[in-house]
Amino acid sequence: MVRTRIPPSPTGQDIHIGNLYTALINFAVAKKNHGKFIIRIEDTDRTRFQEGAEEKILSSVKAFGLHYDEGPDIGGPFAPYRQSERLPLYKKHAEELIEKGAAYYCFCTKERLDELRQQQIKEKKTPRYDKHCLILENGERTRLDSRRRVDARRGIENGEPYVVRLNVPANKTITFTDVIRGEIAINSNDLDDQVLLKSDGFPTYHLGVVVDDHAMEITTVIRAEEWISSTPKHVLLYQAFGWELPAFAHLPIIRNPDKSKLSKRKNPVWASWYLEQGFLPETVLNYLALLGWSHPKEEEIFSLETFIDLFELSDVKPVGPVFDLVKLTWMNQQYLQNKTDAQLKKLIIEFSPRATKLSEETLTALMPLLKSRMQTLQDFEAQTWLFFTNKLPDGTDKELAAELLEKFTGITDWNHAMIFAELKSIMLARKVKMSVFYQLFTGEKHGLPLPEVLEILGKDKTLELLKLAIV
RNA sequence: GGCCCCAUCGUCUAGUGGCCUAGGACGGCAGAUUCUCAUUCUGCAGACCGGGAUUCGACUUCCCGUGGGGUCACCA
Repeated sequence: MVRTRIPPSPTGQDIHIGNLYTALINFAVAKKNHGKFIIRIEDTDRTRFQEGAEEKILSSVKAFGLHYDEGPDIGGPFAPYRQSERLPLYKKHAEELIEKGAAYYCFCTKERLDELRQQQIKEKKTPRYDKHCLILENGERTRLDSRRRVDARRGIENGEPYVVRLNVPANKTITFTDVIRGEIAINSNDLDDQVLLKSDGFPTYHLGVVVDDHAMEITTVIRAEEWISSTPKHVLLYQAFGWELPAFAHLPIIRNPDKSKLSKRKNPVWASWYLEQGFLPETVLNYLALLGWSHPKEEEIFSLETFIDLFELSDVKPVGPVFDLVKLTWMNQQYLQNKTDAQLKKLIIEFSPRATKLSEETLTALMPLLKSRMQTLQDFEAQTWLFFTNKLPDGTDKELAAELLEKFTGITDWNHAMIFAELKSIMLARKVKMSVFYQLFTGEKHGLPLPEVLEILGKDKTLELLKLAIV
């Protein structure tokens, strides 16, 4: 049984679009293999914790249609799915590591650590913990004198703050296979003695993720590329526990146009932002699917089901793609265009409650006009401005308005053909272009087809607007 | 800087030694359709980072550069 997961941290205002991408791939891999997709909240950083973030993340994931099988709000066979509720588990495992000599207690103060780091930076060395507190529980000692070892034991008994660090062995080659990149090897000398358990009793990501992925029987760890460099530490932990390694796949990081990691300074990063802007969830997912992967027949528009069907994790390209809002917009327009009138109407009403101020009939008549002219749902209000106003835009050409009033008054059969005929006659007589009428009615040089719009607006309302514009 | 990952049009990508005169999509430009705009359609411009090696033959394999990215926290 394939089991995948995403471990979001409730530290932002929503799920990051990059994490949504990771979620999509995790979801696809799980579904493709008839497995389970899980959400586990990694709320171990109480200083960055944000109230309400978890709810927001969960609701966003749902809004995009990535239904999870197990999670903090719905439970599951491995509950709880929130790390803050699993603290004893991490402590127990940290102690197990200490017994095995794979980890050790550390009482170093922040001051000493800072000093050490400054010194190393000054010497142009990579900042790294110096194993100052390393004492092996089995009685072996390293370079510590026995007095300090006794102090350490006493410190724990006295309730002094401590952390548990990973005891990285010297000069060992650590290897793991990445589904996307193949074999990756690193020398243990380049690894730091990472803190595993913090002084507040919470685990760091490294301990938490390994313990939980194993406990929750995760088979495939799919996460962003930025985790590659810490994977060897995780491998060390799996080995120390004697656990089987899951499959690893590190997805490319989505980039800003300047190629740096996608950041909120340079790009909209919160998933719900895209929804608020009037992008459809399926558009966003479709667009994301095309980052690092392509349809076998080079198709651009396809459903989530198709994606799941065709997707192969090993086909993902390891190159970090730039997020292109322009292409996303084009894609959204395609999706909107492919909707039926009824579907589009429903989407518009959900997005712009204000639309319900218009009659059902008006709304229905507007759909064919709108369909090819909307890039996002947000365009509805701008395009239909005329239907919500009581007065024409400022700077009206009064003379033109008067002429229109006169001609329109004479129309008995109010329909777009008749309306256009009158517009046409004015255009010929005055030697003006269609754009002057758009200017008059909307303040813009162009918009929804005017004759059709006026027909839908109705003769009474049209004449009323013109009259008001003249006085 | 150390370590790790990566490298095809501006962007997303196809390409797994000969099918490549390097294909598609977005965007750009030009044109057709059209009562504005949009849609739709047609066409044009536009890329294999550099150097070696392997091979009869490299976009495709290997090495070295160069460039970009990631990571070096009691954050994830």
